[in-house]
Amino acid sequence: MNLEIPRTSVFTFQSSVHCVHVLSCLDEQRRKEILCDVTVVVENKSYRAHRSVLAACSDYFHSRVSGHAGHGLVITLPEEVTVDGFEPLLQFAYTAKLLFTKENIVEIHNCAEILGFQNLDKACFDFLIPKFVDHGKNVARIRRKVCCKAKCCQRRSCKANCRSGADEEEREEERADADPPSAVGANGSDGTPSQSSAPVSESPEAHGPGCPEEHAETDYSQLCPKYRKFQMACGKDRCCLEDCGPQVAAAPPGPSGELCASPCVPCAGDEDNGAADLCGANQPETGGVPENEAAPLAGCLPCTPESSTALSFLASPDLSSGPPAGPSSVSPDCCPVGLADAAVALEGDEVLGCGGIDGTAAPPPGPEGQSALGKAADFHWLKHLDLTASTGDCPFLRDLGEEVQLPEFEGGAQPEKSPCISSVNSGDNSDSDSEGDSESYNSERAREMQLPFPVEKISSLSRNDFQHLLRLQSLTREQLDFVHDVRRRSKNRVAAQRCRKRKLECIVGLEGEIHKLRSEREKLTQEQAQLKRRKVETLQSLSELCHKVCSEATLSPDQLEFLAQYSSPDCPASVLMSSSPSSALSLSFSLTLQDQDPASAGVSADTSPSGDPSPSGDPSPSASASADETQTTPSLPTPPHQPWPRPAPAPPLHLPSSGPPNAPPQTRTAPPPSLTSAWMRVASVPPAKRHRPPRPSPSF
DNA sequence: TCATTATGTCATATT
DNA sequence: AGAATATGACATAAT
Repeated sequence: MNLEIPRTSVFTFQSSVHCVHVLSCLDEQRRKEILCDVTVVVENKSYRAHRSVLAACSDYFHSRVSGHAGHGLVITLPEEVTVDGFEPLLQFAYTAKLLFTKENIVEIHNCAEILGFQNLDKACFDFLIPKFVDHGKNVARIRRKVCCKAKCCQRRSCKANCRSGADEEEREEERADADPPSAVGANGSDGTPSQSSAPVSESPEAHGPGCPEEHAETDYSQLCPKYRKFQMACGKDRCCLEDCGPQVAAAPPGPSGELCASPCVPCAGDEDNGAADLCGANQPETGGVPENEAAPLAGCLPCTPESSTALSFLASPDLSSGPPAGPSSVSPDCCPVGLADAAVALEGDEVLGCGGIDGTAAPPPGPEGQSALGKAADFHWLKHLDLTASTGDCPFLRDLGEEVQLPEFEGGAQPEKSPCISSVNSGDNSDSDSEGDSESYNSERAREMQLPFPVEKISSLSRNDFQHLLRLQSLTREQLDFVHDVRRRSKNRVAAQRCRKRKLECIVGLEGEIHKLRSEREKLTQEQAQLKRRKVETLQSLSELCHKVCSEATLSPDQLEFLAQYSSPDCPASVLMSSSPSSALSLSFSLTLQDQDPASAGVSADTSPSGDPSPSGDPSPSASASADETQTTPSLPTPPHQPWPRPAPAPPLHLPSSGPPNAPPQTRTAPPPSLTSAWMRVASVPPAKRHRPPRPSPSF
């Protein structure tokens, strides 16, 4: 079990999906420096952030920002705090994820201590540090655990998944035969992992994108090349759920661990909920995976393209909410405590083995290794933590609902069934009974047929081994049929389990996608509404401005004409002159002016566009785009010898064809009456005489 | 008693 | 061509 420690690990400290989502949004704002109200200076670098977020996570920041108002707060951190240590913490504050490496974990820890990241300190470092520093290799066991979708897990899936790893189980069984019964009993019942149990989590897993927090890509297609339909339906990213496993599979309550003790759990990765990963206690049940189990495990390693692993804890909500309550901010009845305890327990008592800290498990190349850790199974190690809080007190456990039942017994002396098929749930023998019946039926049949080898080998052996076995044994036709039938059904059973698991994951992934898209839609809708509001406001102000100009100016027709010559197509006056009918701007003017002079409504007149070369003012559709452009980039060129405000040209006026080159060739067919009247009031110039100076108008 | 769920098995297609 | 695998469909048992 010399698995390497993941180069980079992620400690996910989440209180809920929603929380993480909020944090994610905050982090985005931080990166964009939106609403940032504090600047943190570390060494020679500065970081913009939100004081409330920092204060919520750090005692230090809480004390520093308290009593400070305004947005100009600059906090210079002590020199002991380094960039290397601070950046991950800052990221953690915003994402609840702590990205660390073996190299910088200590630095992060130091900074966390200085800055008073209590939650992190208690729930993470207390057990991570020792793992890295003293038992580095054990850290490798830290595996990502799955998100809070534990509820999605189906209790019974564990059994299925456990059985899905029948091959390994059966191998284990074989080994178990050689192992002292006590070993099996001890591990199996109390979920006490042995050293060798570590394997379970030793393979670092990639975090599938399916997980909100994790985005490591998993090329599912490589893992399951044949799984194309779901790939099509779910998409690559979703398929990664396989890895991050909001796993569907949940172990039934009780010492189900035994069945899940598959050494490939790491790969199976499936499941993993909650602290489950943390525990891994289930693995060991088989009395520890013998060293020779390393092979299958090693086979699973490739499943983890990325070296990062994550530890996910259901944490106290205070992470993102209020300021820390100090060292004791982690209330005793909150998960963190339990987790901290768990960490300690894991560290101090190898039996609890962290091997279970698994989570992401990419489907192994040959999915055989898949085994699911059920929710309850995953947590039954908690029993050993001697938590003062009951499951009802701990949100962490409470969330699991009644599905989570700590094992009733420690000894877990399994019934007559073989370890492989022993009941996962002491309280539910029905399933095991049926399965046991099936198994026993096969065994019985095998006996009747005088099969020269254990029936378990039929499905547990690899293809080559199996064929080799058949070659060595001269079986009768009947025996061969039986053997192949058993093997086929066994394989198909496992395949069906995988298939269903993927289906569920696909569903979960699609649900996540839906949620994501809905959020996106909501965001865009809000953005759209905001833009519309701003547009209206801009039009309003522009309208008011033009109206003011029109009403205050008392210019002669000559002056108007003169002004028109120098009016920019972008300026409000020009817009008025063009009086584009279809433009929102014109409509806005119309509304504004109409309100002021209702009587003038209906006094319509064809208004030639500002750039209309035709004196007759041939109607032409106006380009709303130009109007939009006008409103967004209004320019008010000051004509020589004529101060602003200048009167806008009257709608009926027909400007000369020598319009501005860049003036849109818009001719309104139905100019806003109010605008027209207003325009005429201000500039009573015969339409035919309105001329616009030659202007560069590409729209011509 | 009925609906739902979980699981195993078979048939078939695909790799 | 045969084995392994994926998956739809169905049956069965449990809830």
